[in-house]
Amino acid sequence: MAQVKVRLPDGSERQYEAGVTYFDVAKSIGAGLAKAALAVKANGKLVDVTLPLTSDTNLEIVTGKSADGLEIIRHSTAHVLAMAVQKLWPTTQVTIGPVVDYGFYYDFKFPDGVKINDKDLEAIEVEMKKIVKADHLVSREVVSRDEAVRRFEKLGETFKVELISAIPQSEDVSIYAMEHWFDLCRGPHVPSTAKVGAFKLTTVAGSYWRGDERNPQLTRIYGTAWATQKDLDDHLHRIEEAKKRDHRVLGKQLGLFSFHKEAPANAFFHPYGATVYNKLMAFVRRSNVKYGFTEVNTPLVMDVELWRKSGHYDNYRENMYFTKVDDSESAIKPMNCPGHCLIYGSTRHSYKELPLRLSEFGRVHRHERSGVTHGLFRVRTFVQDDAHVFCTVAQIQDEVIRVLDQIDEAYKALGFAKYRIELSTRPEKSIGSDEIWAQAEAALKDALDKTGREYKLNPGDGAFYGPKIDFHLIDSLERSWQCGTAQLDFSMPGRFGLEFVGADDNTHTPVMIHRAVLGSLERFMGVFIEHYAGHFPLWAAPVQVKIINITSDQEEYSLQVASELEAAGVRVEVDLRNEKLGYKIREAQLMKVPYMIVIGDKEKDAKTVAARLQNGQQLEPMSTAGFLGHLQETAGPLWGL
RNA sequence: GCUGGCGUAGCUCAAUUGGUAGAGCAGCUGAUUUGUAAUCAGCAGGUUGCGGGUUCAAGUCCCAUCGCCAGCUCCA
Repeated sequence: MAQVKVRLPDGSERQYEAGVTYFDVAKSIGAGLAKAALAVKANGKLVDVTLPLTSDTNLEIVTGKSADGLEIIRHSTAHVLAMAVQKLWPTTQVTIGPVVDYGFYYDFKFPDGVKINDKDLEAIEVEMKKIVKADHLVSREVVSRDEAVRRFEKLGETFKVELISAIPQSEDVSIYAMEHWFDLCRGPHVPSTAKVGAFKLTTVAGSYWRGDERNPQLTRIYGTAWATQKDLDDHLHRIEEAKKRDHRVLGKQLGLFSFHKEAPANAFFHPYGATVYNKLMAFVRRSNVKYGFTEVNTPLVMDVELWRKSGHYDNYRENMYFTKVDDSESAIKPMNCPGHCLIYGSTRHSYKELPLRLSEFGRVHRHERSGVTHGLFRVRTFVQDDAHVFCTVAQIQDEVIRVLDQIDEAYKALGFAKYRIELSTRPEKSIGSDEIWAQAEAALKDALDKTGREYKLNPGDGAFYGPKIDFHLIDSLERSWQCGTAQLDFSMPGRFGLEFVGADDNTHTPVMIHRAVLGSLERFMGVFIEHYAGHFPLWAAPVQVKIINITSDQEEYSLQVASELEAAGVRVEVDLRNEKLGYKIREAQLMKVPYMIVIGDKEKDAKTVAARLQNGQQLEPMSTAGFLGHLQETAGPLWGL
C-alpha cells in the first residue's frame, strides 16, 4: 500500500495509507474532532470529509467553529429544507439554494395554486427536524452531464436541467444524496444530516428565476443557521436589538418626522427632524465652499421637451410625474442636471472658467413603484445635495479625485468610519458611443487606482449616460444604501449643445461630472439616525440642552440661563413643569438630549449651572460662560453650523 | 409591479370557538414644590384604515381597496 503524507495546520505531519478517507484521518487525531468534522480543506480546497486521501496533502479539518464550517452548515441546511419541501409537496420543483449572510435561502417552484405562508414554514421546520434526527448519510456522486440531465428530467426538474447546461465543461457535475433524495450541487456538504446545526426558517418571499422579473416567479424561503442553538438565539436577539435603532421607530419616538397616506412614501419633517436635516445641509454647504462649488437654484416644473433632450424621458418616463402648464406638457424634475445644463448654456464660456462647479440642494420627485419605498431610505420626493462639474477632458482626473476627497472627508467628519466604494460600468440601456464609454470608465478607474482606494466592481450598473463611483453606507440591519456618488458624463453636454472656447480659439464640448456627497438628504438622515441610534452628535442634536428647574423658586434664573445660551446659538428647551426632577430627567433622557442642566437653589444662589450628560455623568458646577465653552470644545469644528 | 404578512385610542399593546372594544403611557383637571430615569387622584379619549358581503350577532369570517412591514425586481 502506498503511503501519503498529511501536514496539519500546526505543522505536524502524519502518514496514512492512500485511500483512507479524510474522516479516518480526523478519527486518528481524535474522536471529538472526527465527530465535529464537517468537511476538510485539502491543499486549500474545501471538500467532503467522506472523500479519500490520495496524495500528499496540507490538511485542515473544518468544524462549525470556522467561517468555512458555518457556510457548509448553512448550505447543507438549505438542502435539508429542499428535501423537507419536496416531502410535503412532492411535485415542487427545486431551483437554487445558496448561502447568504447569517443563513441561506432556497427558491422553489411550488405546484400551481400552492401558496406558502408563515404557518407552512412551521410545518416545513418540523419536517426538517425529522430529517436531521434521522441522520441520513450525505453522499456525493460525480456523474456525466447526460446522466445528470437524464436523472433530473425524469423528476420533471426543468430548472435543474437548465442549470446543468450552464455548468462549465471544465467542472465535474456532482449530485448529493440524502437517503433517496438528491440534488445537483457543487458541495461540499456535512457528512450526515444530524451535523447541521441550529436553524430557523425566517421568511417566505417571492423571487424570480435567474433574478429577472420577466421569468417565472418562484417562492423563496429564507432561513438562518448556526453551529449551536446559543449562536442562533444570540443572532435572533441581535436582530431584535437592531430593530430598536430603526430610523422609522426612532423618528416617531424622537419626534423627527412622520408619514401620511395623503402623500405615501413622502416624509413630513417635524421641527426636530427639520433641525437635523438642515444641519446636514449646512454641513454640505460649508464643504461645498471649501471645494469650490457655487450654489444655484432651479425650477421644479419644466417642459417635457427638456427631459426628451436629456434622455430621462426615454429611460425613466415610468417613474416621472407629469403635469400640464397651460397647453404644454411638463414634468416635475426627477434630476437636477438638465437645469444646470441650461444655466451653463445661457452664457458663453472660456476654457479659463473651467472647471465650473455648480451645486444645488435640489428637490426631485420620482414616482417609485409601490413596494420599493422604505422609510426615509427610499422616498418619492427628496433633496439631493447635487452638483455638476463642467470641465475639460484634461481636468477629469483631478476633478474626480477632488469629488472623492470631498465625500471621504465628509463621511469621516460625520462619524462614518466604514463605507464601501463601488465602480459601476456601462449598462445595457445607455447613450453614447463605445469609445466614449471606454474613456469614461478608464477615467474613473484611474482616479480610484491613483488614490489607492479600494472598491468593488459592479459591471453593467452604471447610469445610462455614464459610469459611476458610488459610496455605500449600511443601516442597522446591515443593508447597504447608496449615498455619495461621482458620475462621469460625456453625453449630456453634447445633447444640450454646451460648449466652451478653448485656448486654440475653437469651440469644444465640456465634460460633466455629476456629484452628490450625502446623496439624498432623506436617505442620509435615515442612515445617520441609525448609525447614532438617535444619539446625534452635539452639533446636530435637535435640542442640545434641556434646562430643568427643581422648584418654582428657580424659574427666573432658569429662564435667564436659557436666554444666555440661546443668545450664543445653543438650542435650548426649558422644562418648568411642576413635576419631580426624576420625571423631567427621564423624559429628557428618552428624547436623547445631550445635556441636562439641573437648577436648584444651590445653582441659583451660586450663579452656576450643573450639567448632566446622557450617560449620567455630572459636570462640576460652572458658570454659564464656562458651560458654553465646554459645549464648543466638545462639538469641535462643526459647532455653529 | 410581484410573493407573503400586518392595520384596534396620540403611542405601545390586550380582547376565549364570531357574543357588551380594554390597559399602560401620553393628554386634560386637581392636589403635590419635589436634587438627577416615572408623585397621587379624577376626567376624557374609538363608526376597530376605508367600502361592501356572510350572520340573530363581525375587531374576529369572505371580497375589494388604501396604507404599512419583509423579500424579489427596479433605483437616473
